[in-house]
Amino acid sequence: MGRPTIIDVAKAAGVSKSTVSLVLQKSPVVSPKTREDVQNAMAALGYVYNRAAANLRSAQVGLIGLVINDLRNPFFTEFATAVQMAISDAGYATVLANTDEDPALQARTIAAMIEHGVSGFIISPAYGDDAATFGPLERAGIPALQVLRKVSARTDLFPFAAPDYAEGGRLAAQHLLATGARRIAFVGGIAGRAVTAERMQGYLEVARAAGYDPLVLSGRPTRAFGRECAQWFADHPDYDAAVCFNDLVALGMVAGFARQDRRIGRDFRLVGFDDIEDAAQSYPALSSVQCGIAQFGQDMAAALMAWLRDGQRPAAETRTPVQLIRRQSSDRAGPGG
Amino acid sequence: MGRPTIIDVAKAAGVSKSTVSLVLQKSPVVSPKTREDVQNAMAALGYVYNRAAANLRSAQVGLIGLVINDLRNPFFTEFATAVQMAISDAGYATVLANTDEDPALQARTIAAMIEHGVSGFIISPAYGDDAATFGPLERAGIPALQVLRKVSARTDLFPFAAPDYAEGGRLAAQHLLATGARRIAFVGGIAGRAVTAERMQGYLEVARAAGYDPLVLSGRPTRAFGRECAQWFADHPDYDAAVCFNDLVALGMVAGFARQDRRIGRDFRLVGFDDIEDAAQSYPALSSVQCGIAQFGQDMAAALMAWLRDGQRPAAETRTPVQLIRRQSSDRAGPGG
DNA sequence: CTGAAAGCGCTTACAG
DNA sequence: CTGAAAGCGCTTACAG
Repeated sequence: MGRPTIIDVAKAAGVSKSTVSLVLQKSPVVSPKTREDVQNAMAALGYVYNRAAANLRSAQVGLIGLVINDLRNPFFTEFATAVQMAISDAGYATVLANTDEDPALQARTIAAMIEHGVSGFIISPAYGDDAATFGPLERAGIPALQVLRKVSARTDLFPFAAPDYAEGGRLAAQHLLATGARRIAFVGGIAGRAVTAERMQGYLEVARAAGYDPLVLSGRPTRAFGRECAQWFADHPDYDAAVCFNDLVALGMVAGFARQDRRIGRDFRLVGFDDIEDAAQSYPALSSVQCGIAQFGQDMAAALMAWLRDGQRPAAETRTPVQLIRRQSSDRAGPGG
Repeated sequence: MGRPTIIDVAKAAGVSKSTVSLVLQKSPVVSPKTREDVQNAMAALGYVYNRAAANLRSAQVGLIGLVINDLRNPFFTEFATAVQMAISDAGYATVLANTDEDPALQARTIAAMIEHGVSGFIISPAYGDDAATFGPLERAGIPALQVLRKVSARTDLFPFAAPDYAEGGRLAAQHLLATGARRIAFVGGIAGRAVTAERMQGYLEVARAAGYDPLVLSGRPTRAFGRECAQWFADHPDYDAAVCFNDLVALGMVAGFARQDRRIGRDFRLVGFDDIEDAAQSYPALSSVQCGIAQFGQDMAAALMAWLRDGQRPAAETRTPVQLIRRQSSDRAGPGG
């Protein structure tokens, strides 16, 4: 006969289904005795609340969609877990999905969430076909934040927030210059993407001001790419420093340099980006641009909650401050110094 | 007036709501002209399908709950993404949640998913109060797999599957012995947990057979703990090898050793566990016990699908094969050799 | 091929 | 404090 319903519970407890519903909602209006009878009946029957049915009548589902382009990257993992916890504290449930940088999968995922009645979205989008993703969101009129990457230009509809990448890149490049680097490269990041451009921008300014042509090694934001690049630098000793697109690339370079004679920190200075947990744990410890990603996640959750509850749509574009964390990898004295 | 419903669409298209429903279900019975009228009306009104309402009548929700104890650990991240993709290919949607090793959060998360009508679960559980988590699952009668960790003893209800950790530990310890290690330690893993015991077991056998007391440095499965332990080994040069609880600990040790005179691979041999992506990228590259976690994730997804669709409950306990991957960290010749 | 009616499991006024 | 009725947005037989 399938799962028991409130009608079954009502029969077993000898009350009406309205009364069962009131017990379910913890209404103070039900007498303790009745409440207990109903609860016993529910336990005896193995009653399971059907939230979909309840929501049908009473609007709000209390579900937030959290859609992430690459959950295997620790930067995004940390962001996602921070958001999820903040949302949980606010009394909402999170539906988390990884789109693996696939815009088609992202569009399918979001369409499914919309149909399931998700109340709001926080999206770190994959690059690619944005109409397939943001079109349905616009039509459904569901509040959605795009974070970390701006893919839809309609920030009036989909407010955008991200750390101030450009400032981070500037801090990194200037720091390397100040500690005596003569020739700096920029390593990693897919060419043509906004995030890459922003993180690179400060470096380009510094290189131009120093009077040499910038050198950019574009590539995937992975350890593997960083390792490859370390090999390249072995053959180009005129470079003595690099700003990396992210910490994964930088950590790959650390691993790659470990097999060469040149030592990171002493002979070659390196700054990463994101300040993921591993940055402080590597040897030499990696200097990095800290984006305060956990705090950023909490802020995004709070912003979406305010939008949902009080109708306060966030500003079209928000940039949050970043900070350079200096560690051994960019320290003239080098490891142990 | 809130979101348009099929009634609004029906009015706009000049048909009955049944016809709209048939169009929604792509029924071949509707004439092309009518279908087009209805679709135009839906587009004009910005109609959004309400899946919750549909499911109310027609049972299956097509949602799988994927509940993970620590999504920040790359081993679990890789597992989760593999499962999610396999489930997506099977035409189901995944609801992914991170419980951050908190059994209370896990219980709340799963209860919420049950109420939302999730059809089945794959759970890598947090240690702790299992009644709060598995009680509601049992009452609801929803198929649920526990994977990677056995927390509920009721494997008849909640089939358990994991890589053969004990065999992996044995392979690692025997490999170190065979390559000439004289005194081996076991590093990392919380004491008292089943996974720790299993991964340690082979090591204990080898140590006993070699005639020395086993040395176990228990601790959190993190890079930070591995780094600490590297310091300890600096003061205890009689040890020349270690099996680590997982790759994070081992990579922490690699970083810790990098600042000492002793070299991993040459003076000290190291084997990790899980073979996460970073293992191959570190320097020296890390030997590790490969659990084939992506394949394992696909298998778990397939097992749950078979259970849901054909009622085939998996065996109470499944162990999947593991494999030792030999790299520089346990190679006598050492890095570069 | 299309329409009128009942029902999915709840909640929500409204009586009593 | 409790019950009878209507309704949430769909699907599902069943007529026509």
